[in-house]
Amino acid sequence: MTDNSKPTLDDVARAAGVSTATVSRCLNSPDQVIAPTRIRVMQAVEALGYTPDFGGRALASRRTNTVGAIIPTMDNAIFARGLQSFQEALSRFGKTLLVASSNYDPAREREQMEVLAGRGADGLLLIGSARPESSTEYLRRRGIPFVGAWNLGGEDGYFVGFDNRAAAAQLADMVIARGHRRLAMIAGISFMNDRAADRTEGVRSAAEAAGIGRADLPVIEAAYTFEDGARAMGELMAIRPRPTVVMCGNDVLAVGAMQKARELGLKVPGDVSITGFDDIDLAGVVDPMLTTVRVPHRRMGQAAADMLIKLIKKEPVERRIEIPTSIIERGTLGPPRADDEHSA
Amino acid sequence: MTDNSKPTLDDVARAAGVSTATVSRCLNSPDQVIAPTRIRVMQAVEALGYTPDFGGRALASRRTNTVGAIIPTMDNAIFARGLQSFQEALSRFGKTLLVASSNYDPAREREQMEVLAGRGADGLLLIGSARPESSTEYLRRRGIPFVGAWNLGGEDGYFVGFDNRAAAAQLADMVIARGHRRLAMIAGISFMNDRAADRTEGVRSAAEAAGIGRADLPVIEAAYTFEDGARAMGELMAIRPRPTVVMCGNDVLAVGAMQKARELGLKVPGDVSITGFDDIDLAGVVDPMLTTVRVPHRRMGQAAADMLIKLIKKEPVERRIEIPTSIIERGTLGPPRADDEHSA
DNA sequence: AAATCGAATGTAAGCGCTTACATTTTGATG
DNA sequence: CATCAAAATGTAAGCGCTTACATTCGATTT
Repeated sequence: MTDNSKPTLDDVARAAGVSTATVSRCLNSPDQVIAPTRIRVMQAVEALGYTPDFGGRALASRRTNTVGAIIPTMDNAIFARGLQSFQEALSRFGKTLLVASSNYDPAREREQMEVLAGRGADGLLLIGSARPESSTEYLRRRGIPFVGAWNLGGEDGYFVGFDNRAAAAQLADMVIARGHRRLAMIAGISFMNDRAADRTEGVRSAAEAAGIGRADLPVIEAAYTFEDGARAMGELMAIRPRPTVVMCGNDVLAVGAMQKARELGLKVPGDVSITGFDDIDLAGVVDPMLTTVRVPHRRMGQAAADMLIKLIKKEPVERRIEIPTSIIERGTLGPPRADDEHSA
Repeated sequence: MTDNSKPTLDDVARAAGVSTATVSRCLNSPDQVIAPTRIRVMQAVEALGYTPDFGGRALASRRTNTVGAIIPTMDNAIFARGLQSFQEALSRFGKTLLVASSNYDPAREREQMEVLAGRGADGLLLIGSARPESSTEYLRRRGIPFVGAWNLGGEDGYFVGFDNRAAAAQLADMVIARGHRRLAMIAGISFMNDRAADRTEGVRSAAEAAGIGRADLPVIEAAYTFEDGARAMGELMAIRPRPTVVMCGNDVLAVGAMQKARELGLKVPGDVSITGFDDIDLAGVVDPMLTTVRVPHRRMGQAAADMLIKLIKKEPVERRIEIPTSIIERGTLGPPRADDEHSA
């Protein structure tokens, strides 16, 4: 009852009066064992509270049925959501997911790669494609397949994601079509974050195409928190002439900006319009509701799992799957104020 | 360069011209190895892209430096936050955290216990104390220490948390002091969730103490989503006479309720007051800001890590650490409407 | 009843690593 | 320079498991 140490296969075998091989078979391919024996073994397992040791199993079988994911942060609802479906899809294939976070730091991402590799991950889910060559080289050397998600990557590698640049540009086009000429942007930190960089680029290119000068598109980078969004908004609203719309790198920043606008006594969208990106739950909760870009996280997680599984099985896969995004028009985007419109 | 399979200790040893023992020592206690040798070994490690195999290591050393956490869901910001600091605190002790989720299902929680035990977790963080005896018995049998967080548990076991009941009661007292007599509650699903149950109980007892009848405290249980909160709010607002305040089991439900109120054309707190619980970021973002109970997640995560580490080291520990909560008064709680007040 | 064969079970060799113990090397000392 | 303890390194025995191969056992066929 209170043996201090955990039972092993041997203990079970002894208790059931069979060999360890038979116990192992009961656990892994029960139909190879005749019923009476199997029952005896299972009772022993139950009685001893035996759980197979993963390490031993992995070592002997050279399989782990584990895949890893390294995400920048757990703090962002969008990753949580996508990961959830990734996880669900994986478990349908009997795979376990190990999650690690990099905190947007490439060195830490690399560390986590090693940890997950050491734990026997058969494949890895990574976010985006901005990372040192040495990191991907490491994975390749160890023969660990990986897929990038949340964007579409470069020439090589496997990706399930969407075109951040195009989606941002499309939203910017709509903003401009509403009559805005003095835009501003609160972007995510672009260092080693291709999603943030692409979104900024998208807005910039749309602005440029519309003949809007660099000076009429101030961009401030901010960490993905309400506070930083609010702070950036403060700076932007101090600019004269004031931007008529603030496009944000994601919804969290946008909500921070809305908060700041309220604080400053600016009506949204009356005095200033705001847009987000991601369409997390939050976007539907604020008042007015946020105009944003919807990213189908669940579908992305699912597709990423399928792709990774195929890669692990060495089945043929297409190199990149593009998930379509859509613009969700809600309350925070309006036309510029009449006096603003003509002062442009 | 492109050997198909991952390098082992043996490969490194051969490459460096030393024994496996020396390589192992280089990795685990470098100061036992003289500098020139160590450098040679490290170069080989680097050149081969070697990462130690966790399974082998765990097997041989009978240590994993891993602790596990089983949380109900990753989808709730509050757990994410607490876990983050738990993780940080652990890594200061060189421990790795493995996270699993139970989806509020005791059977699944038990499964995950076995998975984590199989992976060699030295200790476990669990949420709350409501679970079948057989689950805790399993852990005890295997000698895996565990601490419950987010509440204070029963007679035995180790806990780091707060008194959900008392905190809820305190908030209810304040609500009643403001003049409300017709309360309502949107509670979390109480099945196998002591936090939800305790919060409901707290409100009930405060109401009872104030002489408020059961009929003047309708309670609807709802899953922790905006939608379910909104749905419950819809039902509560159909009651006549209408409750003047809706106390919610957490902030997510409260925000859902606020959304619904807006939809119904009810002013908060003018027509109906709303309170939350947890004080997640969201609470400061809605308009008006949410009156809620602040739970110091970070401190709790930290304290839980300390306790678990001590338990693992078999150092003496106090059985329960209570983390104080506080009430955050913001905009969603006002007095009842004048006409309501006198109709009670 | 002997021969045959497939199903059930057992035997034992590792999987990659750590570590107690044995051996060699080093450098200080007489 | 021989001596010897301490430091550095090597040897080899497992850790708990899977699995190829060997063995045993019954049932079926002749």
